Amino acid sequence: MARVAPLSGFPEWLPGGRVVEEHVLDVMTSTFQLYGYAGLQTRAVEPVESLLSKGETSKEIYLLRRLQATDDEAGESQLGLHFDLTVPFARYVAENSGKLTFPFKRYQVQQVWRGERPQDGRFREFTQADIDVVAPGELPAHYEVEVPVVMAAAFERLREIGVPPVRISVNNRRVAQGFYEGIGIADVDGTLRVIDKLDKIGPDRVVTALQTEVGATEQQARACLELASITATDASVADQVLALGVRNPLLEQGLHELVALVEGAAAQVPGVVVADLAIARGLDYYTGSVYETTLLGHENLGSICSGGRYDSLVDDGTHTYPGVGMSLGVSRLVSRLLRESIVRPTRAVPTAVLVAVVDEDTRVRSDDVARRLRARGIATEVAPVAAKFGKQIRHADRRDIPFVWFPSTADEPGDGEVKDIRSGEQVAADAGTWTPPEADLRPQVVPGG
RNA sequence: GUGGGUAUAGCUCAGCUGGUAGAGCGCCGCCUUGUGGUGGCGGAUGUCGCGGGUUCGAGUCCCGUUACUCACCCCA
Repeated sequence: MARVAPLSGFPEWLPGGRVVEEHVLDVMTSTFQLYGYAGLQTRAVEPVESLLSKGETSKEIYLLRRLQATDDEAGESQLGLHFDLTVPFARYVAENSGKLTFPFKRYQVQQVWRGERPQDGRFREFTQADIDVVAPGELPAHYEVEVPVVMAAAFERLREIGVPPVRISVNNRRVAQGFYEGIGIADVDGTLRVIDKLDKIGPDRVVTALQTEVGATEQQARACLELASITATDASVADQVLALGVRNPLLEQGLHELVALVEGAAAQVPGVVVADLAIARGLDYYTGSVYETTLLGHENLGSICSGGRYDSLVDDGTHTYPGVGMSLGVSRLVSRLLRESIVRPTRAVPTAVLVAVVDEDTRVRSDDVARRLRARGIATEVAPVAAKFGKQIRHADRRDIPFVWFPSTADEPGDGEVKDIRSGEQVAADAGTWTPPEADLRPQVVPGG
């Protein structure tokens, strides 16, 4: 018996897991559409130069190579699988800028690949659900509010199936950069990298690391720490920062944007968006707002939905296009939902009705009942073998199929009887009119337990 | 890429200081001759991850290897 091992980092769900994933995807895409985002897909590959162009990407890229490749192809540009949906989108916008209308809002749900070491909730192949808004020249600031609001709205809908609430932590690159410059620290990126570890290594080691790795004085290090410890859900975030006594034009612009963000979000989705000046992840390539999302009670999962603003997301040669976006790690979220049974599907198969077969000679009667149910949108399958009815019922029970239909025999009138195998209730029914309750029509996703 | 842990039935795991493999769940059959779930009785299943070594004898000890997994790095 050959043993097939799973490939680490390449998740594959069982049918019931896929029901959950499909539900999440449906909630996300329908929410995106409600806010006017257009659906888009891009190819799986980009030239490696293109993947490497945005920022000094340290992402592990999977390269694409033909098995029969010859040496003459060595000069051709190497293709790599995309590691997010933002870079391909930027390339797509540059390529189609003449045919698109702006501001352009799009959602994109696709697999992405990263050659990193897999772990719980971290994969090498996973699905992202991404939204972005881009515009040439200037991007109105309110889109920096809209993007996290859209995501928050989608998460709100997921609460119905038992997904815990989320917190979207936000910060602004200009605040950190302006502050650091204001106190005389030159290595902004290095400082951010250290600050990002605050919750992991603690304040003391952060102060030490800032001195050894960034060359900050102890006083500068302590100031950075004070900045990073600020959180707020309203305009008081600006007061707290200014109370530290640092003044810098970039800092003030960033604070202005940050206040607009938390106040704007609070008005639309109260209690979700929190300014947290310790959020540093991603700040090295974003230029304005940054977002990070944690599932409450599952902080160890890391951020399930992140993003931010780029000033020059796209450059088509004549214009630069600032953009802002966020990406949900669908696989990360779904893996946690399944692993901890936070949600469960009511069944793993679409089937609402199993039509029993009396014997193989009369299977056509069962097929006929099934056909008439399907014609009215009721997912129906016919029993695989004409086993004893007890076995056929068990077949349905094992699959959580709620109804079994017993067809009438040739000398009986009508279509037979349909039994709700949960209650045992069985009634005569007409395949042309009988309909299961709405909740039984298709698999549902419900809180687990 | 760096460091730790684990690897036994379909699943979860037990197997003490070496003596030729077990439980629970699940699965199959019967009790139940055409309507399941509970109950009773019975049954099948493993190259003990792979390779080598020590030994009369290795699931058990040693070495190697692969896979999985956790942490770091980084991130959805």
